[in-house]
Amino acid sequence: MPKTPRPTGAELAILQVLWEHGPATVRQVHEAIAGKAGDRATGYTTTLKLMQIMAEKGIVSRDESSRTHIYAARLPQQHTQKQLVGDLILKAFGGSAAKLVMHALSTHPASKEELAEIRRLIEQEKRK
Amino acid sequence: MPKTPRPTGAELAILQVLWEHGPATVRQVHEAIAGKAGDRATGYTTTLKLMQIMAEKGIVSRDESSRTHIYAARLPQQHTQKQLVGDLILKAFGGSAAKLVMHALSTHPASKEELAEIRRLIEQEKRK
DNA sequence: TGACACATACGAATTAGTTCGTAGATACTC
DNA sequence: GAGTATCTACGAACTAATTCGTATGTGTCA
Repeated sequence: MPKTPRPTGAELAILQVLWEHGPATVRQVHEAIAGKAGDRATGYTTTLKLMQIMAEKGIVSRDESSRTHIYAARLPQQHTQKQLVGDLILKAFGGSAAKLVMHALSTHPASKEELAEIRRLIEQEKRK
Repeated sequence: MPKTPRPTGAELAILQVLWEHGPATVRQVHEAIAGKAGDRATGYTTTLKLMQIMAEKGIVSRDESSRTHIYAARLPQQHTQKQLVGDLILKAFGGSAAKLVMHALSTHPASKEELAEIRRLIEQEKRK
């Protein structure tokens, strides 16, 4: 029961671009996605439609002052990530964050700096 | 592009029961899900249909030797979890496992033992 | 001005996931 | 044996997400 809307897969791809690049046009987003798409690319109007729907839902805002509209993410990245992680922990890990963490670390390498930061977080948690 | 099928939300709920309890009947699974369902419960035939579909897809196996069929998970839990985590890291964290880990740990408490285990894993990773 | 590029809008097809009703078979009970 | 409970099978409705075609308007430029 999402209080805040869960972005769908395609929406998330768009949000990622907006989070990273900041406000952007449909074309910019479309190119960015097409660029890194492992899957086959989709048409321009698909991206457009998606972003229109997201604007309706309030997931993104839209500046219509110039002919080419400019979209910006309205869902804070951190908050959304937190939700998605929480959902996954619940739905696939029976509530155990630790299991998820281990899977994550053992399959996706992290830099030394990141590891150090995680360690710091752990020490802090442990102290509770 | 899932080499191995990604279970959907409802399928995951069923798999969780099978992973935890081992092979079970539709009724057992249905009760288990209804028991913990935060959302409203669904009908028995819904669970049945879902499990039939999962059998078709090969996600679960089905023993039909007695009248009430017995289903068992065919997707290994670990493997599925790994996939889902990987997907999420890619789709929502731009590939950074570390960020996901931090979100997970900061919102879902882990026991001291688990934290220790994670720390051990980190030390091991660091050594690479 | 005419041709072309590029923008939005919008209807609609397609696909996937979920839900349930109903029917028919089998077992259980009095 | 009649009635009731429980099972599977299956069709179909409903919803949500995704995709795209087409219409239409606006700017550009030779």
